[in-house]
Amino acid sequence: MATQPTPAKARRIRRLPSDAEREILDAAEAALAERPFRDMSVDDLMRRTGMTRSTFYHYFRSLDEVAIALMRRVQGEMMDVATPWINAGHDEDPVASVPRAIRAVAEIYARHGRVLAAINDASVQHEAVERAWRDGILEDWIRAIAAQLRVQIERGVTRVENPEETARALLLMNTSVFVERLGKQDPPDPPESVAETLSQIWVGAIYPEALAAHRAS
Amino acid sequence: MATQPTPAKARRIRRLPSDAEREILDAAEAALAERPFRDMSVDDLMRRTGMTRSTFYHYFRSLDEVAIALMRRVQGEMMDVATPWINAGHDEDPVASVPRAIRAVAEIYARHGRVLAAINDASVQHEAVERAWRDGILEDWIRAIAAQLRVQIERGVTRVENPEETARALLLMNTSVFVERLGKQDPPDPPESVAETLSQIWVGAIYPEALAAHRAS
DNA sequence: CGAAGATATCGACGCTGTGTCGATAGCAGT
DNA sequence: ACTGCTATCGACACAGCGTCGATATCTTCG
Repeated sequence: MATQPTPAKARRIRRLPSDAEREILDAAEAALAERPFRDMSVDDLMRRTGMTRSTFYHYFRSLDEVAIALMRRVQGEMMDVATPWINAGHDEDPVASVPRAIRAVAEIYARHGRVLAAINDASVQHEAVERAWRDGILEDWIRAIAAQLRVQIERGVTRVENPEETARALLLMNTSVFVERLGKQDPPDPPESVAETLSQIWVGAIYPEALAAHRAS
Repeated sequence: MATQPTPAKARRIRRLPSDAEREILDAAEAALAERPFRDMSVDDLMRRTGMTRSTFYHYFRSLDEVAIALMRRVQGEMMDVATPWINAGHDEDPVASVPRAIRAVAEIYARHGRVLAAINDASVQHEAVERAWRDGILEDWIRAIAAQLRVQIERGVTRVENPEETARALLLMNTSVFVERLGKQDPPDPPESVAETLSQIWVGAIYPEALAAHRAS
């Protein structure tokens, strides 16, 4: 029964100093490359770093926060490659720039596929991640794309109805398809072919005449 | 320390006889109407039925199976309403039947939204559910729709390239949007407006000329 | 009608994973 | 050398899962 009041001989060894937070995030990426998010535990994660489980809680409140941190780590990169289309000037051919942006995003998924799939999973399993994704990132994208659509409507380049909802639907399509074909699947599809299919759907929805013309040729 | 070898006075009361399995599934539906799948526990679920937690395991191996059972319960209904388009005969206008099928499915999501969202969540959290959804139901749909697309290509009604991948992308779009707008959101969007947006995208991807003509008017 | 078997239900156990807490080792500044 | 500061640790309490053996009730059949 007697719990030793204080284990008098507890030999604690301090780890070499280093940026532990970053180390944990890296370990998380490594872990997610091997197994899906649902199979990752704090214990599992920390064993990779050589630190103990409790140390984890010094840096993160829970696995949610790790997922959110990873999310932000990739998010910037995504926006960057897509802005060429989002900010397309008057001189740019809007029909051609859609496939280019989609291809660029597909490339990123092809490289970070597992992590991005994991983030997606995490957003289902933890409310905090879900909010960060939906209300943070996703809504930003929708706004940006809807805005660009409205500009193009003004200019008579397209006649999409309901830019907001169209943008949302197309974006959700992209992430679902990317996660499925470039994140969870082994081996993943070639990103160009995935991008090609998605591009046709975007073009069909936004510039139907262009898609009709393209297919007629 | 001594665990009483057998609690001599354990008064066990048998529940009134009834179809327990169905009762559990109903309780699950009820629970999911209130909170997302991730917050449902066996304990929580069984307390609603008046039975104890261990009884659950007499009927199901885990919560996965409950999710799969619920999935099958709704799946039939979905296929039914969509077959009019999938089996569209020569006489039917293919362009008009797409929106009709989508509207019908949207109605189902509007009614069973919470449960369908829960199934979606479960498929992320449990491998078994994921397989049942992806390899079972989703692939069936893709095959059915791709087949119909191929028939229409033969007949020269459409020129879609890569029917399989197009079908997959459009389907994933629909489920994502339905889950988001009719399942998780409170209050949900009006199903007709969600269906309208999705329909335009489908038509744009499959019959771009029709969408162009529609918008020109 | 009463014994024998089947089965639905139960309480208790052991396990895994989470998050918290108080203790402390080693560093940084004085 | 003294005094914090903080990163790290081991131990704990708790929640949820899945299993097991016991048993109350129902069914069947002699």
